[in-house]
Amino acid sequence: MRKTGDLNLVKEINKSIVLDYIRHQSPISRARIAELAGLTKATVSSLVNELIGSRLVQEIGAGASSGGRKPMMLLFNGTAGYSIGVDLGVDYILVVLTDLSGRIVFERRHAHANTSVERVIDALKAAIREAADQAPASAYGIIGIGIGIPGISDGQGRVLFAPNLGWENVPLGPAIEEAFGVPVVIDNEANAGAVGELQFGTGQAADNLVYLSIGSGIGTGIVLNKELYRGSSGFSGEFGHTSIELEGKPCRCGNRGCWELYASESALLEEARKQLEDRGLDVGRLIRLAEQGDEAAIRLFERWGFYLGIGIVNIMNGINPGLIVIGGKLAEAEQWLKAPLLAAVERRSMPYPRAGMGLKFSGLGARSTVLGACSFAISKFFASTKVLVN
Amino acid sequence: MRKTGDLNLVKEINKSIVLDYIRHQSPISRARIAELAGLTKATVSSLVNELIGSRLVQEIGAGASSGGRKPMMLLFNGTAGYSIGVDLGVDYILVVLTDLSGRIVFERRHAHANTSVERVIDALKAAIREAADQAPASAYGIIGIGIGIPGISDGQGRVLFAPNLGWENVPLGPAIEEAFGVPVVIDNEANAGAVGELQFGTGQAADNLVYLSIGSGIGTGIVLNKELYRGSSGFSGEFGHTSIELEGKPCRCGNRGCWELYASESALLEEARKQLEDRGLDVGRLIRLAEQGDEAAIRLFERWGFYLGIGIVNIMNGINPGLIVIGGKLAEAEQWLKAPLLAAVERRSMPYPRAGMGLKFSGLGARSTVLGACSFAISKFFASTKVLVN
DNA sequence: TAAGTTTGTAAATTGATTAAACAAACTTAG
DNA sequence: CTAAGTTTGTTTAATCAATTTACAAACTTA
Repeated sequence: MRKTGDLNLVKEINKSIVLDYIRHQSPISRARIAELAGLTKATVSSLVNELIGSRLVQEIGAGASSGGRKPMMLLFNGTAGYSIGVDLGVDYILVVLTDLSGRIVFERRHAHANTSVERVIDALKAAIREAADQAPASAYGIIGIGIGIPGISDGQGRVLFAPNLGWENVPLGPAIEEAFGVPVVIDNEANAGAVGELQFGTGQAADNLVYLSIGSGIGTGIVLNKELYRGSSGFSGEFGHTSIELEGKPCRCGNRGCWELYASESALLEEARKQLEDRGLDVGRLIRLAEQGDEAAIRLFERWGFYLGIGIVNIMNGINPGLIVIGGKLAEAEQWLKAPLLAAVERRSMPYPRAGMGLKFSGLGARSTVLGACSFAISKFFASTKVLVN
Repeated sequence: MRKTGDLNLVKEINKSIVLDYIRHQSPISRARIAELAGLTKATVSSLVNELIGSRLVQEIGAGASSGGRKPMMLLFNGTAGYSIGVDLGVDYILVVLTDLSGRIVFERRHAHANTSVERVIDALKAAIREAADQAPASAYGIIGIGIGIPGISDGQGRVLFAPNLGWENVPLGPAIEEAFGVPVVIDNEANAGAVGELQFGTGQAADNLVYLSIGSGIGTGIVLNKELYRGSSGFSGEFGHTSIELEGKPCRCGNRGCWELYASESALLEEARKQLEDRGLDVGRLIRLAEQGDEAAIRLFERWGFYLGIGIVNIMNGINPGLIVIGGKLAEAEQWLKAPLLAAVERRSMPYPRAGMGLKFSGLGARSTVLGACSFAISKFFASTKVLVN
């Protein structure tokens, strides 16, 4: 049964248009919204007044006149509610509390040992509880919780498969939902990162973007037409497991020559530890070596940039997103990676689509995923007609 | 200025829901539509009567009763208008005339020499004129023309770049539009093929599909959420130019080891001609050799299937469409390709997403592109509110 | 000070959906 | 063969969000 049209739908559409203008172009007046949106002043006035009634919008006083009555300026009331975002890593839990504008109010990173599913869920609950307790009093309170996981989930909050956690078929969403009594959204960590960059980071102007989460593997989050693309089986896309070497190294996924075997952080470190004969080497140390002018370290970054470039060209040619955002710990090494990466891309991509393409390092750094998780919760809050109808 | 909600929008939405039921589930009664769509009987009745008024729907008499008054069955009137689809190849022009249901009424394949842009456009006009003259009298006449081209176009009907035709910046759409006075849609041949399969072929049940057009190169058309994905610069995606061999053969696109250098028809023929020492060899001949049990020919197909499989696994892992449709001349070789292809896919893909994936050879064969082109024209006709409002 | 602008609200109108009622057409149980 | 119940499709009145038109208030500018 497809969604049919009725007066409620009309109002919902228009109210969300009006709210979007106030969210993204504030301070703004009723008259200006009417002009921009193509609605009449009367309609906008009525909808704005309802939004004020539901505490999502505030009047902040008169603005400058342009030759007539002064406009009453409107502001989105970000503090009408709070959202909790969680980035569940293999050995850490990063939690933030944000208001409805995505402004971070509280942030905490916990270590976790991943001894059992129950322990992790308990740790998650404690971390979420701590964040929730920091939320100031507000009209709607905690409106939802978003969680980014290193694995895949179905649409109902169940973690289907998270190899690096050793999880299979864990009903994480329902567990958290039951504990806190608010809607919970679970999605892949790279998907969350992509949405984080779209809403609050480097990708705010983009329609289509691919977010690369580079760590022990390479995860990809794909946003098309401003919407997260989740793929047909919830398994939205893993460019990390596309082969760039026909008969390359075998990968645990069954394929050979997967991109992440060459361009992930783990791949870099493995090679670096071998070459530099240092078994405890990490990326920070490698960066310091490069800064000191160590030739071998610099060559390693150059090689890594090259491998990254290969896969990025494949993504550019394959789905031509307007923007590719490189995220994760990698952003720290931007200085050493950028030049060889751009060189590889330049050398191997077609001039035409490249011209319209952006390639940027994440501005949100390690926060892309948590902020994306918050955005899931906030979007769900606004989508649940609760606020927008009546 | 975003599209706002008003009464027209509501009606447009509901009318198109009703029309879709009649198009895809006919014969169907008003009462049944109301039940399925979640609209009231009164609303459906009113909308259906307007659709009958605009000649898009017909009553075909009473159906079987289920214990009450007999329902009046409704049928989509496919012959209320006709659409022309064109597949412009490097050396041929394939034209079809279809009714609004996509039923082919007339079809003709012409050869063309590609001596100059003007000559080709003249040949196109003549071919279209011939098809248009075959259209029976109807309520709306020729409602539009769709053209699939071996290149990329902007949204305004301009051919930006078609290397194999030697075209750059040709205003094909406006030229045809001026000559025939109906809307013209131009898009890439693989994009058209993808839409053809979605609307009339193997992909009718799919939400997401990738269509592979395998010829001298490999073109890909991507459909996501039932909509053609056009990419950020109109350059919607060319998986043919993703590298599957890091330091493989150089490609004219600037990259190395592009998939189409291994898995295109040209790549097969090049290798086959070398191995079999037959410079005039074509695919038909190779198939016949394989049918006669020629070991070398069979091995060539096996190798080709393997290369195809590599790229298909990359697409599966990269964007996880629900369905991949293999199209073009290739379908003829299905018998020899299928086994090695499936073996490669089976061996190298992850069990989880593979389970939900379909991999099929085109049912429309060489007609995917023309029918997709027709579908462009038909969709544009229905989208132009002309029919749906008032 | 008067004229013109701009903002935001109010009142009347429009039009599509819905809910409720109903007539017509049909099946089925007795 | 009749009466009761079902199903279909239309009619009528009510609802409600947007629009159109009008207008008062607040402001700038000549």
